[in-house]
Amino acid sequence: MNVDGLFSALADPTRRQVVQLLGRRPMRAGELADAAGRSAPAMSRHLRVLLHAGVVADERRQEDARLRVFRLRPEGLVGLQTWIDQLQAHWNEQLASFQLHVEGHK
Amino acid sequence: MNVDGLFSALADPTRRQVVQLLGRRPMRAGELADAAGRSAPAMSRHLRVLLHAGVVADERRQEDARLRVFRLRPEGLVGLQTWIDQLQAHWNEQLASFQLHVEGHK
DNA sequence: ACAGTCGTTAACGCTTTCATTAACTATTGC
DNA sequence: GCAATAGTTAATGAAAGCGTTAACGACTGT
Repeated sequence: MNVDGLFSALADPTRRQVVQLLGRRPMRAGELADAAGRSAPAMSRHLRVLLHAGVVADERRQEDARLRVFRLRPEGLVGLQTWIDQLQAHWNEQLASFQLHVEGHK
Repeated sequence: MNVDGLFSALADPTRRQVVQLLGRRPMRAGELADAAGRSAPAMSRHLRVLLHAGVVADERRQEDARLRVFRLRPEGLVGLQTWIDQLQAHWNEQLASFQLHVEGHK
């Protein structure tokens, strides 16, 4: 997923809570709705956003196909980490050139 | 700054662009407006959000107090990294307990 | 077949967010 | 003092986001 969808998805507090809950263990849609104190329709749309952002994955349970189990998809978060790392890299360059600037003036 | 303000601030593409631009070198408000292709008032409000989120810092130039120079404030991003790291930690616990589960069944 | 459960989709309203234009403050140079 | 420049604030409008209730589709157990 692109970085924009990733940041937008994680901008919502409820969705971040869902991500953290799923970091502990996979959960059903209804469980997540209860845990986050949101209605089922609201949670359904949050989960769709997280799915589309690549942060979570879903799976129907074979013993009861009504149940939809969601789990965290850590690969979906690499885009976030990459964004931070790139920024850090440029920041380090900036620091290095400033050091050179100081060196040249002493 | 709290995590919510941080994620909200970075949810906007223009603001992320500003952060990346400032990762390379400090810039004036007007420069940022031009570089991002936004009007001065729009950029002014974006910069206020980033300031309040702790991601950037500002400084008036002493030779011309009209000019406001913004620079990146890398400490403001640790909250983001911390959030990811905590999630990663819990994810690892989840993996570990799953390993134990498998061990117990073989 | 039918009632109950799980979850999604539709329709609606409210609130927030973002951009624009116009007006204003502060500072500089002549 | 006056015109020009840098930037912010105010007012307005359009679009997106989120929540709710109601209706719907899919599956299960009896």
